[in-house]
Amino acid sequence: MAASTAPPSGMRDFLPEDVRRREYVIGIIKRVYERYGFEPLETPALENLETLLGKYGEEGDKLIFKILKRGVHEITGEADLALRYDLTVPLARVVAEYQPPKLPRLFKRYQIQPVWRADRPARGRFREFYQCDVDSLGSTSPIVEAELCAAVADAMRALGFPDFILRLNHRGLLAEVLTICGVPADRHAEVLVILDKLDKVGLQRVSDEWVSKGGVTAAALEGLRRAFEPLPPNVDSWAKLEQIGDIFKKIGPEPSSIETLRQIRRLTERTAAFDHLTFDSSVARGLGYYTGAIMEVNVADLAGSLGGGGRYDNLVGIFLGQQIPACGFSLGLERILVVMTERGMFPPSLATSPADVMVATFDAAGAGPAMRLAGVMREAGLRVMVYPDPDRIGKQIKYADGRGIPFVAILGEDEINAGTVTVKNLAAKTQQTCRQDGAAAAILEGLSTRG
RNA sequence: GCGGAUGUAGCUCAGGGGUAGAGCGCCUGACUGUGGCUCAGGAAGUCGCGGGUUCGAAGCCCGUCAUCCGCCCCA
Repeated sequence: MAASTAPPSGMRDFLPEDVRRREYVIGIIKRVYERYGFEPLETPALENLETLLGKYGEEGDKLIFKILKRGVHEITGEADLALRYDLTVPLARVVAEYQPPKLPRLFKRYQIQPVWRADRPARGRFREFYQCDVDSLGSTSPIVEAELCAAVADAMRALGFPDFILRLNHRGLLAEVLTICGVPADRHAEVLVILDKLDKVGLQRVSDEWVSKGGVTAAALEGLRRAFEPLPPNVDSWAKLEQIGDIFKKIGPEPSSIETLRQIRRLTERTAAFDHLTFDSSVARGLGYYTGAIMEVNVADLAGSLGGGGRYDNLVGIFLGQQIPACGFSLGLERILVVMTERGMFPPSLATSPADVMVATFDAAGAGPAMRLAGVMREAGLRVMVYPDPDRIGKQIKYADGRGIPFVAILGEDEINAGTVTVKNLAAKTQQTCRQDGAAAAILEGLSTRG
């Protein structure tokens, strides 16, 4: 059998049209993050395996792509390197590795790079995919959370999403709720993983799984169902937070996590995030390293989230020995692209033509003048390609038309002798012969009136 | 990891034991300095791969791989 030319399963080639769409989205996100004072960072595709192991929970470890050691270990299967699984753990490593003045005491960075997971591919899920991360390190202030929410909301709006929701919750609050419901601490992780599916499968199935897989007792289940039942449509989610607070106050002090969530909300009041921010007791997040506020961004027409994040105050400490508080958010580029493509959210100006004008010639004698004319038009700001072969002129025009190139500049013997060029407008089916130094202006004029 | 479907020309797909097909695309010409329309012609497939049944397999049987859709998990 001929070797398959398809890329590896779950990975993709990005053809020119794909790249333009991706760069459009990435450009918008970068510009928004820069406006908030985040700085760019890039890290290697590979990390030492030890750096990654144990940071993502039990499931996470299995999904890490491992790289075999060279030499005899290719037979034993021993691995020492791995493809990065996310951008957060490499960030924590970087922050542990470089201290001031190489990195500031308060470090705000964004990072848009691919990550790899040995997952089963599905719609909107790949084995190689881009994340757009933004994180703040060095402060425990809820201003950090509020600013991240604002930046993410700003980015979403700049991309053209009017309808997303930012769901906010707190790992500390979840732990307290589970505890007063009588779920033992060593069961928390399992119960939370099941809870995370609530908006997809509903309370009944979550309850069933809590009992069958989470080992939740009948007594505990009663409390859990009350704490996590979905809100009726027009109930204010923040009233639910107060409700939970009231329950705690009956039996003791209110957990500090509740006040933290209130503060985050208040701090977003004058930001792009406020109208989108809801409290949702069922947001749990799969990753193991979160310690405080957690959040997710969702739209109605995509099961699963467009992105998520939270506070992880202990992760840097694992590498450094000394705690550095941190909080971040990750937008999933692929999922954003899926939804934007389905909704037709890309501007027409992304239309895929490789050039504004193609220079067509008849024979080798035209090559020099064609190159010279192309150069002049490029200096005028046009995107210009020179058709390289002496094909029939009809074939050349057909090529330009097929590629969506709007103008063809024809340089034949007559034009070369007269110092002119025939500029053909393919869409309008018109053409005019003008002086070569006037061609660029004529084309720019034609482009601007095309809309 | 489990269930279901599909693999035939570059693309979309028909054909269900007896010479490998269509539409679109591509190439050539009618039209040797002008694209979309028309007409005439042309190239192109070890029918996913391996084995079996048969005088004969793209088709039937077994295996295998790949892709897609559900379940599960995540960005």
